[in-house]
This record gives sequence, C-alpha cells and structure tokens, in this order.
Amino acid sequence: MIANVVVDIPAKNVDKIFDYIIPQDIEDIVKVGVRVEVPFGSRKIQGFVIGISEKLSSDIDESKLKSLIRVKDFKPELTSELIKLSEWMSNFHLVKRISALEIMLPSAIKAKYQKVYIINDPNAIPAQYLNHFNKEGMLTFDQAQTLQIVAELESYAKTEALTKDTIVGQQLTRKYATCVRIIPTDRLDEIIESLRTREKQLDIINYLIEHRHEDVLLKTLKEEGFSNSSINTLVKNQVLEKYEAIVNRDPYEHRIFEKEHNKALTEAQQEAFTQIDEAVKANESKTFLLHGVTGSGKTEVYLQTIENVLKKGEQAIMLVPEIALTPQMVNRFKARFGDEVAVLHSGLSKGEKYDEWQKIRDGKASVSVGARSSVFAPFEKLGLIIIDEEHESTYKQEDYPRYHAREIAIWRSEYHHCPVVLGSATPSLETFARAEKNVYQYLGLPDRVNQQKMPEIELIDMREELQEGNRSMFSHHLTEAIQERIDKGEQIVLFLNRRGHSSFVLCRDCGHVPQCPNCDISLTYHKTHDDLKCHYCGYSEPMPQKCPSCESEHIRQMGVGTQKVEEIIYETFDRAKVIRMDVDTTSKKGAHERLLTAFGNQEANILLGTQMIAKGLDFENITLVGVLNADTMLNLPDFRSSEKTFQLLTQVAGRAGRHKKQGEVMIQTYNPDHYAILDVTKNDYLSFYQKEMKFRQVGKYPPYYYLVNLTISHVDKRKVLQASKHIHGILVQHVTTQSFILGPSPSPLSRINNQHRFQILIKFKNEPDLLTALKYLDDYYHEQYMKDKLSLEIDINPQMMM
DNA sequence: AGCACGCCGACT
DNA sequence: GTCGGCGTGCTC
Repeated sequence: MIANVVVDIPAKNVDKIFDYIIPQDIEDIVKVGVRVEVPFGSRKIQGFVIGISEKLSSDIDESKLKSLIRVKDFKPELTSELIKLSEWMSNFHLVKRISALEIMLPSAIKAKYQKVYIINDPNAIPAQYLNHFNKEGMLTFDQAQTLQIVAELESYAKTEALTKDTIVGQQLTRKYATCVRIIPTDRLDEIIESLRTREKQLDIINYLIEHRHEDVLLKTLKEEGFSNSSINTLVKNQVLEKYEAIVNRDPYEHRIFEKEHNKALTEAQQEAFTQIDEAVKANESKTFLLHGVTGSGKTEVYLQTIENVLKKGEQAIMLVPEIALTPQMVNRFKARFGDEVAVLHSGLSKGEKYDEWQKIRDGKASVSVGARSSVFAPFEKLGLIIIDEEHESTYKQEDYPRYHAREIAIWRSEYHHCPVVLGSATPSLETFARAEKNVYQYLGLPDRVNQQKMPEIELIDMREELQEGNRSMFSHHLTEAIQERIDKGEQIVLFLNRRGHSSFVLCRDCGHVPQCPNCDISLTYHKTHDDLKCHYCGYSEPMPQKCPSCESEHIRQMGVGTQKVEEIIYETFDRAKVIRMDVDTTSKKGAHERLLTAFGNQEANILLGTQMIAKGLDFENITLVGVLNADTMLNLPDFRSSEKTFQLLTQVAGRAGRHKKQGEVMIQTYNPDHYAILDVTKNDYLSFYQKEMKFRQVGKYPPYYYLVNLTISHVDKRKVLQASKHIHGILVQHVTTQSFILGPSPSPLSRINNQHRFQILIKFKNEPDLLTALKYLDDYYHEQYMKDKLSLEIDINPQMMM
C-alpha cells in the first residue's frame, strides 16, 4: 500500500504530495490523519498521511519510492474532514497545505528536529569524547557545539565510528505530579491489623484502597485532610510509596461550578431557539444571524440549543473573540455542561491547550469554547457551530496562514449538515446584507430580558468644552456624573479608546516628532521603561530630555494613556478607587480575572480600561459608563472605521444598567454629528446600516464588492515600484472591465523594518479567473522572494489594509 | 527548509 | 593539490 504524505516543510517547492510505501508490519496502524516519520532526500522528517491508496498518486518512477520509517500516532491527529478542509483552505487563501494542516493542531505536537551523533564503534573513539555521550550512545549536535568538539566528531563520523542522525520529536511537555500508592504486597491484611490503633494511617490506607484504580495525587490526599506526617510515616515504614505520574492538566480544576439550570426564555428567545433547534434536528446546513441587542440573552439561546445538540449525541463549537473569553463566560458553560466542555484560548500554556484539544479528539468533551482557531476542533459529529460577536475582526487571521473563522465554520457546516449561528448586537455589514437577501436566516432579539430599558446615551460635544476653556479629559457633565455615582456608592466604567491612538512625543517649540528609523511611523512613549518604542519593528530608544532637532526642553508626550488618566482621576475625585485594565495590568496569567473579581466585589468604584472592558462585563452596580474619546478610530484610513466605531461604542454602552438600576452612558466626542456616533445614541442599528451601505456602494466596498489586497515590499523602493507595475499589468490582463484595480500606491504603513511597501487593491464582484492569476503571481513572486527577498502578500477578503 | 553536488578562487 | 566559499537543484 501507498501512503500519500504532506511533508513538514513550509516551502513552495515541496508543497505537494509525496508517496511512500507502507511497510507491511505497520499497515494496520497507518491511517489517514496520522503523523509519520519519512526519509526525505538525505534526511528524516515528519509528515501527515492525507490518503492511502493502492496505486501511485503521481507519475513518478516507482523505483524512487521509499518506505515510511515509523508511525507517530496510534490515533489519527486529524480527521479526514479536516484533511479535506485543509485542501480547500490552501486553494482559497493561497496557503501551503502543510501550513493549513498545522494551524488545525495545537502547537504542542509540532515536530522538533534534533541532530545527533550516535556511537557505532566505541573502541574507535577516545574516552574523553565518549563520556559526553548519553546512555543510548547519543550526543546532540547542539551539545557538541557548546563542547567545541564538532570538528573531532566529524572526523570520526567520516571513519564510520560515529553516525549522524536526526531525532524527530515533539515539543510536548508532559506534566508530572507526585502520587501515592500502596506498595504491592500479599500482607496487606497484616499491615492493616498492625495499624489498628493508628486511626489516621488506617484512614489513608482505606482511602487508597478505595481509589486503587487511579493515580492518587499527594496534593489530593492533603486536601482530603490527611496530614503530611502520617503519610510520611507510612512511606518510611514501606507501606506506601511516592511516584511520579503523568497527569492531565485541568486549568479549571480548582473551580467549583454550581450547576446552572435553564432559564425561561422570552418570546423572542423562544422563537430563535425553535428555529435553530429545528435546523439542528433536520441536519440542515443553514446559517442564522442572531441579531440581539446587548443584554438580550443571546447566550441563553446558545446554551439551550447546545443542550439539544448534545442530547442528539452530537457536538458543538462555540467561538468567542479572545478578549470576550472571560472566566465569566467560561464559567457559564462549565456550569451548564460540566466536564463536557473543553476551553481553548491563548491564556493556556502549550501543554494545557494540548490537553484540552485531546479531550475533544478523544471524545471526552462535546462542547468546545474558544477563540478563532478552535473553529478547527476535531469533532466527528458536529451538530452546531456558534460564532458569538460575529462582527469581530479577530475572527480573521491577518498573518499567514490567513483564514476567516466564519468561512471555515460555514464550510464545516456544509460537511456535517449542521447549522451555524452568527450572533451579534452589531452584525458586520457583510452578514447583515446576506440576512437581508435571505442567504442567512434572520433571527432578532430586539429587547433586553426582564424588560430592562436600554441605557440613556448622552453625547458630549468636546469642541464646546474646549471653547469654554476646559482642556481636560473630562467634560463638566461627566465629572459631575462621576462624582454623583461615587457619592451614591455606585460603580462607573470609563473607556479609553486606544485603537488608532498612540501617545507620541512632540516638541512644543519646533514640532519635531521622533520617528522610527526603520519604519515610517512615529514612536510611542512607554512609561514603564521611560522609553520610545516602535510597535512594528520593536525598535526602542530612551526618552530624550532635549529635542533632538532644536535642543528645546519642551519636548513631551501627547495623547493620553490609561496611566495618565488614572492619575487625573485621583487628582479630581476624592474617594475614587480605580482599577485599571490595559495590556500592562492584565499581561500576567489570571490578572484579568483577578481585577474583574475585585471590581465585582466593590473593591473599587471606577473601572478604567481599553477595548478589553468592552465585552462580557456584567455587574449589577454599574450605572454609569463614560467614553472618554469616542472618535480616535473614526479617522483611520480604513473603509470600516465607521463600522468599527459604531460597534465598539454600542458594546461599551451596553455595559450600563443591565440589572435593576437604570444605567446612563456618556460619550465624549469631537464629531457629535457623525452618523456612526449619532446612531449609537439612538440604539438604531438599522439606520446606521442603511447609511453605511450607501457609503459602501458609492465607494465600491464590501458587501457590494469583494476585495483582494496585494502588498509588495522590498528594501529597495525602485524594485517595489517595478514589481508593482508588473503585477498590475498581469492583473489587468486577467480581470474583466467590471472590476477595479487600484494602485499601486504606498501602503498606509509605507515602510516597516526598512521594507518599502506598496499595495494594489482589487475590487470585484465576479472574476472566475482571478484566483488562477493570483496563484500564478504567488508562485512567480515566491521565486523572486527566494532570489531577491522581494515579497508579495496576497490577502483575500482583507479585514484591515494597513 | 536543508542538504549534496559542483564550480571556482585562495592558500599551505 | 586541497580546503571551503556559495549558487543550483532536488527531495516520493
């Protein structure tokens, strides 16, 4: 039999299928989806079996065939569905097959290669070298280098006293824990008899007998109330022994989840539930848009539909944007479905991720809750995929390999004949437009549960404040409102919009702004190290005391960061107690959760934060939400800037008054007449949608047109221009007059890391030959990249075009 | 990607 | 003569 193998080398020239003979003795174990070790040229590498056949898949000379070396998995790591999906993905997004496969697996099982020397003839090698080798007679190349004996070993390798080999391992780190067990003996009864008076010790023995079929952790014993001393006595008397066992990490092991029961559904929720449930029951691959205002109880609909999927013996995927994957959210799923839930997010260690992923693969979990990449969860009988906050741009992977979780979800739904639910309070225009055309089925939840009113939203015109001489971050009105809440013992959320806004440094005298020497962008001030950093290439320099251009001392930072705002709050409000949430304060593991819990426990009255507080936050006592700067995003050079602004402000406003107390929202802005901001105050998605659609139609943007963005970059600007013209020329030949090719023009980020960047944007409705042309360009410029580092990046359906 | 192979200049 | 620099091409 022949195995069709995709090799673990992300390079264009080996991005194809290689055939290998399956040795007879492992024919039963080699299945589609397993990882194998194969000879490849003169070396040894890992690959994925993506097919098994009797005949060759290509027309190469049969004598060239080699055999598989060994199989790395008992159980396939990938289902045949995911292998098929990787084929589609690599075609649609022009990514290498191996990259598509790799993104589907947890990084812990990625192959690790180590070059080693192996002793062949110990007698031919002097002892001084010999004792560096391990028990198996191996020494890694790396070690040999640090010992500086490579040259010597190489000479022995030539005489064949040593051989060279590659060890194909994996990065998997297993977690060990100390466990305790009874030393096997036939005299157990005697021992128990002799311990009759030592109650504590007897209890331990009984406990261990009861749990004799599992590894009992030392930690568990202590938690059960057994003392260290009595355990140690038993160990000393050789009744018990301690040993190390591999344990599965459960990141949530210390939490106790109160079983939560279904809540009664409102009429609208019930209607949505019924529609989705019918599609689940009928195995229909149908896409729903669940459009529900903030606080309308979308999650409860998700939970109840998932419950029915599980009853049917099928599995469900729930996707959540990374920043909304809060403990609150996870706890709700754990409370409803207990151990059936696997959670996948970036906060977990590699090993923890692998364990959670394995629970899915081995059928121990039936629900996965996770960020973008968990859309590839290896379920066998998928019954439902939910994408919450469907409009979030984090669902698109912007760097290679590019993909959009929404399109992957829809592909999988067609394969499994199951529905997809896209949930949002502010759907992306693409999605809403499809719902309008009945491509997706629309389900609306127009009201909040328990008849809570939507919060009152007030716009504060910061231009007026300026005219009145108030140059601070806080308008008079917001200042009063904050003081009022502090007096009443209520809580406040203050939102500082950081996206599209950086605290750059400016010389007041000559206007000089320090720039990154490698990129065309101004440097950002970081208080923690008192230095200036570039966000794109990592360059940093100390904060200058004098202006480097005019020697003036009036050089200081502009724009306000969360730290600065915190200081201002303490200066302005007497009894303010602030919890600040931004990248700095939440980078440590568990910090996010700890801060939120503290706020929930009323340890502070003001929560100040960036985008990360816009979601999920749900506390009774919040009665005021203030947005300090609504418009920093509005002026970004991106056709989606209005949409993003509307979505973000709606999310933030939704944090107020979700419970008994009525909430109030204040938005400070310099653009109070802009529809993206005005329609937020009216809670009017439809009005915003209609205005924005007109703008998109005129500008020939999605959802009216599809986009492909090509970015060409190189250190030499002339080469970029030359290549751009060449690419433009080819595109023009392959595209009809119905489409538009814009550029080449400098990218919004025209230079990163000394690479000059130009872009070409294609706007089209229907171009059957475009993909072929793009594939040709991708191949051609891949070669150019190898020769000359001239790079072409092709982004299909870009989310951002920076 | 990474390795062998081959061609060329430099140097014991 | 031999060592080692890197350009080229191949991997079932």
